[in-house]
Amino acid sequence: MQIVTEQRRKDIHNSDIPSVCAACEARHGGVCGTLTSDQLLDLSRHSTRRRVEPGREVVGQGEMTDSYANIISGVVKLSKVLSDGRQQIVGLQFAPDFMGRPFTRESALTAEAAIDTDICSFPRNVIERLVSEAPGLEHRLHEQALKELDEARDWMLTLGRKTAQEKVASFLYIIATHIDPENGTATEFDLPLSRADIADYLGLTIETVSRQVTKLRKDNVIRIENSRRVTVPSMDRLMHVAGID
Amino acid sequence: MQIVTEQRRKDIHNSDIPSVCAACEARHGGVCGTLTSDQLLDLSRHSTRRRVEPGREVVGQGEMTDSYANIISGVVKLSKVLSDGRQQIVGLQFAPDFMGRPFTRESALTAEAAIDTDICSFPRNVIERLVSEAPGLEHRLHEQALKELDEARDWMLTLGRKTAQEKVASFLYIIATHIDPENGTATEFDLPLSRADIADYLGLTIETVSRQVTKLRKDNVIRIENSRRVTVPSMDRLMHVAGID
DNA sequence: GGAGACCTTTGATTTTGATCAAGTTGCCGA
DNA sequence: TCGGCAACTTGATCAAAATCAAAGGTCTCC
Repeated sequence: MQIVTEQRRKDIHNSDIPSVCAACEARHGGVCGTLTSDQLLDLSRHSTRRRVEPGREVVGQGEMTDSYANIISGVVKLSKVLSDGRQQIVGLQFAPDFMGRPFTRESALTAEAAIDTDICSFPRNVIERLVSEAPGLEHRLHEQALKELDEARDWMLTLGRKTAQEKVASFLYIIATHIDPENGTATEFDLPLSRADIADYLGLTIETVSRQVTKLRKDNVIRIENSRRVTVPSMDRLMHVAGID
Repeated sequence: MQIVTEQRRKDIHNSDIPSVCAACEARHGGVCGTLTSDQLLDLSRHSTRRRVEPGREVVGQGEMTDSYANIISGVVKLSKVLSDGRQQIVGLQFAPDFMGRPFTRESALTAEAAIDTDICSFPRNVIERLVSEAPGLEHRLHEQALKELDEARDWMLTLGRKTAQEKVASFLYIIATHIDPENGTATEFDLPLSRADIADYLGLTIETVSRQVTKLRKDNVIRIENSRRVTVPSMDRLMHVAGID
């Protein structure tokens, strides 16, 4: 997290296109980029920032409708469950994504932090007021929705048509490309999900995930220490195993 | 398809909130609902209507960026393929949905008609001009994107966590609820997809789909004649088999 | 009405991943 | 440093769905 001095914050508010949210004190691509200085100030008066611990629910089923949030750091899992407990993670949100369900009062999603996560959240009505004032904001939200739609459809191909091996490799590739977007694709990183979470994301069991990770390690596609830290010697190789052209 | 007389069309253009597209001569919830009379007229001057036969591509990979379209009648499959040919249908669009990839120049999707389908399409630049003029239009497109996102995530749960039996039942339920939205859930309908298409939608093989359909028939969950026509005696029963609460 | 193509169903067998069941490892607090 | 616990790994077995193979149906076009 980057520290923003008082002077810096003033500079930001004086610039034409502020890209730093005064409330979060963080530069991010969330919702703030399209607002004017005055609107940003308005927003920051209503926003609250907090840290969410792993496994803690950010917003529950049907409840996400209450607030919108920028993810400042960390990873959030979006998941759905069947009545008998079977669970599927339907999306991962990384900083600096925006989270929320604009214009939808109902959502069968649960959002919980996968690792320690800082979020900056706003009440729904404030966002909706800003949307009606600033046409650029709806455009921004719309683009985020389309991005998530693309990602969801890509993942459907993975869930429906890839083998366990390809699924695990695809997962590692997703993490490598999203865990630190500022610095491009990472070749060494900590997995933000447990084996159980990975299984729920891939539509597999814990045991199968573990076996496939072991196989990738034995085939020298990845290196591993302490089960969370992963190194990818050749991203091309990983992509090939993942079935990505 | 409903015939619109000259008088009727005038009435439509004189009403405050026209809901019938003059170009398509059809009442639908596509893109037209939020436009003023003048804008509708503008749009209709640039739109072309055509019939697409089953298997015919509506817009190819990376090409959907060229045009937007309302589906007047029929069903369109959106699919993705892996380099070795494995295919996954990532979405179905029913009339009166809107199709297109607003603000995205690239899309790895293929859209093709599943059955005879009438579409009314517009060039991208006309839509973009209208979006900048009519703020309500972007809101409409945004909502459509969110609806598709919800559907995609629901389907991810089906792909990742349901059994073959539940998948097939879920598919039948989707068709029953979408094939004729004007009249609510249908209890008797023609499947718009071949067994091969259903398999690609469910992440299964043709043979597994066929066996599960047979099983549903033997269990009296559905009745079938000529392999396309399906009757559902009890929608509750079907939903239960599909794992929908 | 019949030949051929294509779609669908059914059957036998194989394979992948799930399930059941121990072990390891690593981490945290006493 | 030592338990104790949770997360992870590994092995043996099982089951669901894939694959391989062969018939039926249905439709179109002669």
